[in-house]
Amino acid sequence: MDFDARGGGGLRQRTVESIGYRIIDNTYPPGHRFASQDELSVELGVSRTVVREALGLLRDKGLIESRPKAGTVVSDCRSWNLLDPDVLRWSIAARSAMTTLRHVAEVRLVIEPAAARLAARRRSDETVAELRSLHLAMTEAVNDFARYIAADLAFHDAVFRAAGNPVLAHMAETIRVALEGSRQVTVQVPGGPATTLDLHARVVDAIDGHDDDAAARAMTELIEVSTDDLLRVLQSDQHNARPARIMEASPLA
Amino acid sequence: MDFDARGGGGLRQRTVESIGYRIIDNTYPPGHRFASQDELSVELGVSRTVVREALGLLRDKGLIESRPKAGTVVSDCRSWNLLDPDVLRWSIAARSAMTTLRHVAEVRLVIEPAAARLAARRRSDETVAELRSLHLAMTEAVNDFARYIAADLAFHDAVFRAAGNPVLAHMAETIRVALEGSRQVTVQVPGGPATTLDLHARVVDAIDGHDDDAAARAMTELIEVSTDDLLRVLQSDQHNARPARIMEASPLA
DNA sequence: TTCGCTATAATAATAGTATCATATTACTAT
DNA sequence: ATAGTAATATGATACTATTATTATAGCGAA
Repeated sequence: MDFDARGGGGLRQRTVESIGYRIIDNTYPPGHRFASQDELSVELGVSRTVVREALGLLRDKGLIESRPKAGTVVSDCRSWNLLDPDVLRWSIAARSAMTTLRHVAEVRLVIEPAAARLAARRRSDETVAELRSLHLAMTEAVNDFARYIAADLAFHDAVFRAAGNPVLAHMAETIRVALEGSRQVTVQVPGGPATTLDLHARVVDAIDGHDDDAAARAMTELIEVSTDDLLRVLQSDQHNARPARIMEASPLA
Repeated sequence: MDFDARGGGGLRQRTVESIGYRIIDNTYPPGHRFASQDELSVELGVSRTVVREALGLLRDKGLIESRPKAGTVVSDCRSWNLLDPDVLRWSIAARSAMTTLRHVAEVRLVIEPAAARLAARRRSDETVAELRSLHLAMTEAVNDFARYIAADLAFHDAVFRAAGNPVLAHMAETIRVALEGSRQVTVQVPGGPATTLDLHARVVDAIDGHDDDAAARAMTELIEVSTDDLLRVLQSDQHNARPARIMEASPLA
């Protein structure tokens, strides 16, 4: 409900989307030199100002570099800002969802148990109450996939906030973006919800009881289980090869 | 060598810097409504084009929202993109370096040992050779603070790359930005280098020997030691209260 | 008559376009 | 090597289109 709005979502945004995706896509590989802003503007059918601003955004994301006379070239992928929400989203859409999700899962397995551990150490009545109510919401939404997913994301987000570290919390935000990019797959997990519900409960109980080791263990199990489910679905559906098409063929005439 | 160039570093960049910093600074608190782009342009003494592009960048960083007629307002800090390099740098400069660094240290203590563990599991001759040469570089630069810091950063970066997970590697990038923001303090650590050198060696040896637990343990110790040093220096120097001034009083007349 | 609601018009700001001037820099010829 | 030149980004200015808020007029019911 945020990026399918793109299409009427501002000309500049659409231009950024169009060019940025094609860079991650490797349609424009590192080293590729774009036509001049003037030529690009007629090519894309938008004003030069829009091109200028779009390129400015892309440069800020580390995807391109531009100097007078030399023009605008695609940067080496080492300088791409992979934590930028747009870049991350494009990466997931362009590459095989499988490998990206495996990487994300690996990172989750590192930082989410740590967040649970910190949350248990810094336990407060408010956060425990919030977690319990979110768990209740998940229980009630067990038959409504969309609502269940939303409640699930909210739960994990709450754990991160409970950890009381803003830097960590924003890494959570990054992970949320990554997972949202694959939610169309996630919802298909067969008996997922029922099995993970009590694992969530164990996390809350451990946090409530100040038991940081137990909280970390429960969260580890939770992520292992849901990751297994997710990868199994991906494997069986052979979704691996097809990069999800997140935009119409050519958003700009 | 990248952001002290700001000053002649492009008018747009300076404008972004000026406004963005003041938002993080709370000079323009969330909800604050800016003057119109026209007024801003005369106020800052730059063209409307520059203002437009600067606001575009800031919106992409989640700092502001702008709609026709409604004008441009500062977003709630929950939607700020804290992982954006600029935003992160401003945060460190604006708030007490102490608390931000404590948060960063907490995160490092979570993900760096995990990275070392993965690197040990996925050990390859090339990465071990690279780590050894970087450790040698640190040893040789032990008397040249600047070079030592650079080699140190390169070492940690190499560990992340050796972990073979691009998402994790870019979280490292974020941490690098955070640490660079405080390097003017870091270099003052008294006997730092000598004490941490052999800890670095232990990390390399553990990775070389495929011992993931040992690698994680060594990295944990390493970060604990350097964090302690850092915080001790901060405390003794009473640097806490002064937010580092990273730009001249008013970069735009 | 007065209160309150709705629809419409006025308004003010961003979004987008077009064009011109300037500064920077890579290439080239000397 | 060095200076000149052409290509290109960068900055400035004026103008048009779109859109969202706000005010106002009109109308209906108490």
